[in-house]
Amino acid sequence: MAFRADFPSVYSLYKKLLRSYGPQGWWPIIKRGRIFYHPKNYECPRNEKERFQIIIGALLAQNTSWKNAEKALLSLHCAGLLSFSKLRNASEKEIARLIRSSGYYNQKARRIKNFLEFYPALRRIASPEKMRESLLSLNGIGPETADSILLYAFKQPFFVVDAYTRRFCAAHGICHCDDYEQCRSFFERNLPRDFRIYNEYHALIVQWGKEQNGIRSKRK
DNA sequence: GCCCAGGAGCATA
DNA sequence: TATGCTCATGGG
Repeated sequence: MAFRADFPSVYSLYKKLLRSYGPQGWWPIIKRGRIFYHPKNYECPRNEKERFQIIIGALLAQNTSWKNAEKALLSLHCAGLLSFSKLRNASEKEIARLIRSSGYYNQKARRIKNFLEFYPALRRIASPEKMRESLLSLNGIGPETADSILLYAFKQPFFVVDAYTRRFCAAHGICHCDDYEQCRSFFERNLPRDFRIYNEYHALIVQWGKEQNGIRSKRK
């Protein structure tokens, strides 16, 4: 284990972030038409409906701010389409119209429809690794989206690497993460194998990244 | 008006 | 293997 010696530093960075930002309550869930965060509660999703929301949210959040993705998710919810059966019966055109605020709406609507076609078969896969392979084989699902789904919707310990994670690594000099899998494996080898920690750590890195954005825009 | 935001797929070299 | 282009809205 080449990086074993770094265990305290990666984990202590996590604890430091947690102390300064507090639990993030990620991934948020829609209830009664409102978005709810649930700090310190890692039980979500509690049911298939909440799980489904998280998956669609992960697809909508691709290359856009969470705020825009959230608007799109709420608009699907308000149209009564935020469930597998309702969305399965909706047309691609209708979905595209509703998710407009998340950007790339035609592409995302196509990807959602494609995903829904394979979802029942995907649910039958017992092994998390096999499920990851299947997710990655679907059009429009790359490593970050696959790991977000596995971690936040299925509570499986897969560390999510995104643009903020890469910046976080560079800023703290903790690893060279040009390659997605290398970076993921670095975090996974240097943290206790607990989906709650992966969940919170990623959310905290995002919070850190947003704060950095604020600092950068103030400098301009 | 410009730039960037929590990606992914495809073509091309 | 890696680099560039495309998809597109919304907010600062």
